[in-house]
Amino acid sequence: MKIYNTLTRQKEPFTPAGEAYTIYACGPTVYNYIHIGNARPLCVFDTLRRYLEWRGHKVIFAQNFTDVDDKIIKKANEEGVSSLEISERFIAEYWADARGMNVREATMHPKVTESMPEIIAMVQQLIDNGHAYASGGDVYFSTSSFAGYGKLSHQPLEDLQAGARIMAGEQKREPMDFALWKSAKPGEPAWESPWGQGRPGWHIECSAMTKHHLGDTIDLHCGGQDLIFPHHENEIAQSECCNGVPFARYWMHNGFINVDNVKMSKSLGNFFTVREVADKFGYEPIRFMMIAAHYRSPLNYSYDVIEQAKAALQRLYTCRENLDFALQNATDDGESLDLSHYREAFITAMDDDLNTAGAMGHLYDLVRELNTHMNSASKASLQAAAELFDELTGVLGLLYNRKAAQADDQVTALVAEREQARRDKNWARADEIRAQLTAMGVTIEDTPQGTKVVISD
RNA sequence: GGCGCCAUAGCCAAGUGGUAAGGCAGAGGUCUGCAAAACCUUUAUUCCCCGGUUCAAGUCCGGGUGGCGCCUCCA
Repeated sequence: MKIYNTLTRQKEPFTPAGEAYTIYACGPTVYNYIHIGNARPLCVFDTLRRYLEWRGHKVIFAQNFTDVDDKIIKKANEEGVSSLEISERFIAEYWADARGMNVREATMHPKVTESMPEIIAMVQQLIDNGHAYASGGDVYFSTSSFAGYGKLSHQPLEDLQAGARIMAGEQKREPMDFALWKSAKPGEPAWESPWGQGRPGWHIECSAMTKHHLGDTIDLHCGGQDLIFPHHENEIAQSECCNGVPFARYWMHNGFINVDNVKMSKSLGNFFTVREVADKFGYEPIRFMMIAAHYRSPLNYSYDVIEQAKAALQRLYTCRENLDFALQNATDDGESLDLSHYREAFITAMDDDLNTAGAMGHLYDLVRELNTHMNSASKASLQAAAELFDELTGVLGLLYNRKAAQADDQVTALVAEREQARRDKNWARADEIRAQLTAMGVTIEDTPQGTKVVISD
């Protein structure tokens, strides 16, 4: 497949250097529920991973939890609890949301608190080879020591410097230098280091975890566009100065979620957590929304968009249900369907920089063809269709809430009684039973092939 | 100021220079006791505007207009 590489600003063939794709995604800082902006990279890169694996590749996927951070400390102080309690709470909440959106667990989820030896070793290495300096209990990276600084954001160091300044309490030499290690302040979690008690700066954790878990050069590093500078730029600087080899071969960055065409942010108050959206609309429409547009485009969140996602999803569910229903009556001598071109088209779209929106278009083309031939196709064709349908929706991570519930005796009896009432043209009784079943969460549809029963919870 | 992105129907959205996918919503029809679902037809002579290149441009080039992002914590 081809992906758009932020480093080169063009689409490039995406191949692994070794046997498996090594991928690192920047994970959340766990100080609160994740918001729908966080959900986008989760869904997008989970889809990338599913796709690569579906195509037969091995993928080693690492995603960190930032569990040492100013915002966590602030929250902990507000609540009068430990930072650890905050981070553990919101890691648990993260899992609830991730599961809800059908985002698979990564191969590993390293945490900062569990990576201190690697982080300290890396900082020490950078000091030893002249790219970092200790200063008053802090350690800073010297940006001017790295000629490649700015290559990801495509900005020369001088231009980046425009807005930079040295904040009070910082001990750095140059405005663009950034902290690798911060000396401990009272009331903050701290770890022992060669430079005294302290904690890591934000950027070093990703470099250290990547090196430790995936190696010196990884295939792909991904995250949101706002991480390009300074976070990813700094990761490159740290890792390449430490390891002496390129850090990541490819970089992918997803676009933002906007609200009223403006980037979602806390300061503007146009902020939605995954949890609150899921409570209103369910988790699955969120995932659908995330992959219904190309991952690099901005995506405007609104009531209409999420409602449309729900309705679009329903078409997929109905098709899949009808497939199961049709299979009950299908015979061997029905029409045979050739569906291979849908798979090919789907792959072509996904191969083109993860064009999930285009791929979805082909999925819906498949839906139309299946709907058209639902009652005339052979059993073998329908079985193959169901398999293909499940494969493609599975790659996109959709339709995971589908439950093939079986009708219990009570439902079966009611359906049978209603059938008899219909034969007797006792419409009042038939409708009464249908209402009763609806109240039980059982949907009844009369078709020429019999009564279709759908059980939801 | 530096570096970028975006503009396709009422809404969402794809689109490799070759004659506008798909979804949602709407209208008409078929089927149907009703309902639901599905199917068929229909909804952009046109892709923000103006030039240019080309046999051919939504797609390439130039210039506008409008919107947004990064350069400071941020997915």
